[in-house]
Amino acid sequence: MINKKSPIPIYYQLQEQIKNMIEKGELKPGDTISSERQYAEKFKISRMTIRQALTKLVDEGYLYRVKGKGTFVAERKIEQPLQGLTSFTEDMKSRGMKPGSKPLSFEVIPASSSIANHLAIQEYGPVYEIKRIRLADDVPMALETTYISANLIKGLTEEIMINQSLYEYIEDHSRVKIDQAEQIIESSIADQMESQYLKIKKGLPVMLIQRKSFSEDGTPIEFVKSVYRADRYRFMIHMKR
Amino acid sequence: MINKKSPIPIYYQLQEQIKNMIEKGELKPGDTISSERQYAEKFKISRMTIRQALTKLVDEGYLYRVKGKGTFVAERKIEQPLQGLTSFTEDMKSRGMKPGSKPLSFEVIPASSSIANHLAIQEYGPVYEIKRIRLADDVPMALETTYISANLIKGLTEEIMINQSLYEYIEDHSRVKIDQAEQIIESSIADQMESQYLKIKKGLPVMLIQRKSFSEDGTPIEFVKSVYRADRYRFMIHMKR
DNA sequence: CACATGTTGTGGTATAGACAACTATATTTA
DNA sequence: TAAATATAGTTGTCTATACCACAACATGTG
Repeated sequence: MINKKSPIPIYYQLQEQIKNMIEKGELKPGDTISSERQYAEKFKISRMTIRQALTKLVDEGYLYRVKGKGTFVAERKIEQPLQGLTSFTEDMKSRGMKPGSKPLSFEVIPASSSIANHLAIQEYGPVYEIKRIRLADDVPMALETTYISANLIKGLTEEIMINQSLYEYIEDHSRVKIDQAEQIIESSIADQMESQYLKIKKGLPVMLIQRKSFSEDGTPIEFVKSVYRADRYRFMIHMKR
Repeated sequence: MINKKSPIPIYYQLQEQIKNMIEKGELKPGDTISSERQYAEKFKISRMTIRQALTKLVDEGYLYRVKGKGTFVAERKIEQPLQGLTSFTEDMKSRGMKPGSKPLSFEVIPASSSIANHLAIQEYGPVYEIKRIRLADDVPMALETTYISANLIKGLTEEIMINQSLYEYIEDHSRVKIDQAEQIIESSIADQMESQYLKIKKGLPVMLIQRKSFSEDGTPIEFVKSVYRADRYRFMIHMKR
């Protein structure tokens, strides 16, 4: 279970093991975990080292301690990636609607100066340009255009876009983790093309949403422009802390 | 400096002292703080106890450590209250505009069922209803109506509203700390009254923003309905982690 | 029976010391 | 001079121990 000779710190090994058990559901919210002294005994490790592992998990919200009683598994964190800035898919699910996506185009194009600027890459550098219609219960909800640097995320294909969450693909196939995002929301009026795709009348108000997502080190990962029909969509945000 | 006989834990005393020095500016970003052994020597405290204090501050983002070099004061956390959900005043300042406010009405009224529901109070319970025009560079930007339970925050007057930030007043005059918020943003069309106050043509698109703010324990504190003119306002959000 | 009192087990705080890993600087060596 | 080596100082990890405060349960006492 614990390898004392490993270069990986003991407290870290234990910490990850417990975290995994929680995430796999082997430990459920409300469960009591072994006491610090029991862990120390079981693994022949000093209690202070055990505490180092547990303290980290308490700080991260996986566990909570009660003096005199024990240490317990906390309620699962509902914390979505990006606290409240959910993907379209998750967003629609949480509203009780069936999310869908209809691809319009998938290309690798040279970055315009604006796109290059947003993604912090060289002008004319290769970027994926992905256009999609987003559906909720099969009704068009938004027109979405995504830009991602092709040098950063390689091997993206149209099929992946259809079958998998883009965020998942990025986290699985590269070392980057999307960690923060900037959004700009504004009201506008549907133009010819937009009204056509969204099946609304030209001139009706739409919500224009621009999202830029960044990795932990501040590198821009994706730049998304969406046009939502304002008559059917409300943008909801929940922010904590 | 450190009182070993105090019932307040030593690590906590040190932790708060360093935090204060950072917040007062006595320690500036980039500064090296004393090494762990120096603190231990100075206060005649075990190094492990010093580490307990510093580790907490590192986790909270006040400090960062570099192995072999020392422990440093981190860049100030730009973290606004509610990470990116700033008040109108702060919002406008950050856009380089002069924020202003023109009071329209200030009353204590019985809560309608909708308001009572939002604030989790009894129907017909007393609530402040505060209507204001929000100005940016003296140009009307939004029409804002705020509801706050009069039982929760007492002694609010119209003058306070004009001269002071509402958030500041609440945090100074009660034990509640605004900790999270829910916002709903939608597009709509200006009605007669709205167009009049905002000095735009009736029928032009506006952004309707509802904000509900909560304290740490989940009690709703305020409920705000704002109507922003869409031609001059863009809603920006920055979310971390 | 009801109440006080121990006893045991839990997390919370604190100590003193050890060695590892890393950085920077000074010193020695080729 | 340039490169290797030692040295001192830093944070990182870990141990073994001690005592405190709190919770739960058993036990004794009135």
